[in-house]
Amino acid sequence: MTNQIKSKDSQAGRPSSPSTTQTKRTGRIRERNRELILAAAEEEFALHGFRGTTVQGIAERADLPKSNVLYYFSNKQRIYYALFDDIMDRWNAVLSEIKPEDDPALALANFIRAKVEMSRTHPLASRLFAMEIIQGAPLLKNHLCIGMREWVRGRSEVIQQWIDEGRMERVDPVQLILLIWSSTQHYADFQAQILIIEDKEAYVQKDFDHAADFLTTVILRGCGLELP
Amino acid sequence: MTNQIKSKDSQAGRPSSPSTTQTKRTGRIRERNRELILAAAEEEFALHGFRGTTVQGIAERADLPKSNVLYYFSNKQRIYYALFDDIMDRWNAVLSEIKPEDDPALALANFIRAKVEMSRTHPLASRLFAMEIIQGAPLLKNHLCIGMREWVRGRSEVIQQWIDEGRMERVDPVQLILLIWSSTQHYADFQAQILIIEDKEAYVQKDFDHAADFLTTVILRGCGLELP
DNA sequence: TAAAAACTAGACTATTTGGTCAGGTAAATG
DNA sequence: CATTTACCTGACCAAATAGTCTAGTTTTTA
Repeated sequence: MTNQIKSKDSQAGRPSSPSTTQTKRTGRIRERNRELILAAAEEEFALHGFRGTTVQGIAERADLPKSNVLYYFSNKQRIYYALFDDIMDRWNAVLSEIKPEDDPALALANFIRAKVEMSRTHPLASRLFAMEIIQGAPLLKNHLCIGMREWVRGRSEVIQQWIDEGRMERVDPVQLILLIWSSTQHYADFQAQILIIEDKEAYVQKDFDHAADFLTTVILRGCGLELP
Repeated sequence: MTNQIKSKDSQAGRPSSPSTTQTKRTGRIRERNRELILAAAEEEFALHGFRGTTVQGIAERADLPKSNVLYYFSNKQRIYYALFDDIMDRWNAVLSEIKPEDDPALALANFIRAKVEMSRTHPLASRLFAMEIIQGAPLLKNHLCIGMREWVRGRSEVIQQWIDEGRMERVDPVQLILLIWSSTQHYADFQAQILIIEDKEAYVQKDFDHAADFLTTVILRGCGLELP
């Protein structure tokens, strides 16, 4: 229940790790099973939250005996943490830098597209993250969000600079980031609701394109911007 | 696990209800305890989801013995349903009508304000709702969302009419509703994250005003609208 | 190929879970 | 004031839970 998160029960967890990271032949089984378990866990946690998820449920979805799951991850929390490690890695990879000399319209448009794309490719991760935050981020408060504060500050400074240079309308940069955040994330998180509203069975690629187009248009125009 | 939802274990649940709704003196205790339990349950469910919440936990938060909780609500699902009954009632009360002859800018601004206000006054309800949807709305799919489909269709028809009359930019009305929805809801649902980003302990009234102002400005301008 | 390391998995345990029940007390009512 | 009705609650139960342990099987390595 503390703030340690890089515990990585992963690469070299239980077994007496032989010297360094030797992923030659050893650990192939390990790798495969870890993937299986994490994939199953992602679904279970996104479906039932941390407390509502059972190790048994994860095991069944991964088609492994429970004891085997607990052989790879010594307890439920470790699985949860490992998931967020992966998610944050992916996250950091996607959140590209923006620089003061960039074109504001292009930069924001790219950001919106990247986030919508993320909703498309990793909806479970998005929901998992959302659930954790809604529940007050009891497990990740320190670790996860402090990094995010820095991240938001960095971007909003750039945006503020654009504003000061008269390259876009005067809007609160932090609010703008939150707006992009929430509106893009929504397609993953509230999928169930959107599908029902639009009377569909599942999303198709076109839906995401349409959403990204809409958001880009409205938000850019809302900031007094236009795509070149 | 079916689609019944108006089960209302409430007003006259277990005890052989005497004739009609006689809330003279009888049922005062009942009323009070129901409120206690529902308030506690709202917090527990919003914190842990349906499966993660325990009746014991609700009981403790309500400061009642578990058996007493189960005296008023015969099981966990009933409590959950009762909560959503209340939420949907409130919801329906807030979602005011919009008419083709209204001013688009004013109507949308009012809508945004009403939704931000809802995030302020009923954050737990918002989170509860969000969790249910994220998890795929297993319990409410039919009931809750079909009504919502009608609601969205009604509004989007009006918006479309505004567009056809050239009173605002051509934007997808359904997407617009989703945008307003997500961006306003976000303040309640992701409170934990926002507070950390903004380095605050709690929201104050000004924060909501500021958010509402921002969203109104950007979204209206994004639709080519201006407040009169 | 033999010893060591990594993996598999059933049996087991202590605790927690949702929910019942029976025997009570307090409150309304005739 | 008596009796019916509403309310309260501890004791109880079967099922599920997180996690351990041990005994075995496969894989790697020397």
